Amino acid sequence: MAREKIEIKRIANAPARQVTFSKRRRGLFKKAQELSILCEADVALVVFSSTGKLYDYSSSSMKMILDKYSSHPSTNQKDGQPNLEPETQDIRRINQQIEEITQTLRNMHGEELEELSLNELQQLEEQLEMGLTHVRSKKGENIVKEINALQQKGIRIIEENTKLRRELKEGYPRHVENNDAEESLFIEPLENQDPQSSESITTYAFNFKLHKSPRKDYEDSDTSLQLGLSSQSKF
Amino acid sequence: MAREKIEIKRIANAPARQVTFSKRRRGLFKKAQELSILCEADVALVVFSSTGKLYDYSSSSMKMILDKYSSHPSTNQKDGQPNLEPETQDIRRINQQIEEITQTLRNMHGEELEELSLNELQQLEEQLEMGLTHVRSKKGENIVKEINALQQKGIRIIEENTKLRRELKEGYPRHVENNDAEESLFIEPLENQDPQSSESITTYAFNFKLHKSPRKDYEDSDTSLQLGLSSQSKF
DNA sequence: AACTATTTATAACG
DNA sequence: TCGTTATAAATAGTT
Repeated sequence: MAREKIEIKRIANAPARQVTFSKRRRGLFKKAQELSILCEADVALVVFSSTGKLYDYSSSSMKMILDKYSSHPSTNQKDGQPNLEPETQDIRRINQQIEEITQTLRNMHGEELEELSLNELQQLEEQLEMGLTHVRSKKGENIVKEINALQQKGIRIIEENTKLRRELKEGYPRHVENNDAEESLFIEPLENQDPQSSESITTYAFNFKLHKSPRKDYEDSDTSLQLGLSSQSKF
Repeated sequence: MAREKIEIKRIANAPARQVTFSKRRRGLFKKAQELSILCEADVALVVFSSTGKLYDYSSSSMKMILDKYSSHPSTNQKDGQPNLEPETQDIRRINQQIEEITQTLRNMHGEELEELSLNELQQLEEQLEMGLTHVRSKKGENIVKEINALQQKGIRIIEENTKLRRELKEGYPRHVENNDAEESLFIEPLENQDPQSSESITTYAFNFKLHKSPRKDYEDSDTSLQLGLSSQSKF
């Protein structure tokens, strides 16, 4: 009801969805209150946002209304059904939801596409492209972060090495030689990498290794340099 | 909101109050449903008319939402609620499943990627790429099929036109001239189009038009040639 | 969060 | 209750 008519279906864009949720939620609660006042109705309204946040309104006491609801004759049974417990209906509906959503997921994995029309395939393709763009963008950001973190770590351990070497030299001046460890851990700065063009980063990032000089590590160092990228997949 | 602005207070006139109740109730339920669909919110709405009649709506299952409501931290009942029936547990677990799968779906749409690790993003990207490859492949197949079907249709109507023209000529030989309709509906054969490289087909396929010669159609032909591509989206 | 062009909801009436 | 219509309200897109 505004600049443009919209179709009533899930709003794909998350921030836009959040904005619409706020606006329409306010509208809905206002209407609920008006109905209860104008017509002396008892109204209970419960809304959970997709993030799980709870919003509720009741014209009198929520508990009172909900008790009245659950003890209302028509909620107790659909008269004709002897064996269908109230939960059976719920479970059936929920199963259907799972079925639908699973089907969508399969389609996005490129499976079971036979049922889809050409237009549906076209829309699916566009969704996948958009998702891919976002994922690559986010991956690019994270790669930059991860590399920067590794750089910091490298710098810290070099400083520590230098310090240890100095202490060692002071303690046992005869046994210590000069060496060239400093340059081996430096990495090119990557601060302003463009996340959109991160596809080319991929291979680089996952083959990424620090080329340490083959000198023996100081095993008792209290700074442990973890190579490779952190966190395991949940998929 | 209408012919005249009204004050939000109990409508004194009983029949008028009943009418308003009906109208506004419908509006409220519609808005509740729209909110749930547009914003993926869980909505439960219970209304008792002043005469005690019950009206209710819930976006999923009323029991589910009300359970979720009464177990929500902010509704804080003192007692630890030992009333968790076994089926409530089931429903809760299923809800969690739906939540997880929905989250995956959102991620595939490129939303809410903040939580994902670099490895997860990488896997997501690969899944999307694979899905996209399959979808494009299937789309390519379908486009070829659709075009072939259109070709057949075109050939059929040309044959019919030829036949009609011949009949017309025999019936009214003086009014019929030669014309060149035959070549106007032919399309290049596309049988062996490579589905993998179908991206480039997209634009072509959706701009696809038969370039009919601007001659007046025979309106009473019993073969109707439908131009454009069939099927509406369900998305 | 404010603005505004539109769409929707609806109060009064038939 | 149902349909119509003039007007109030809600709101989608934009800044």
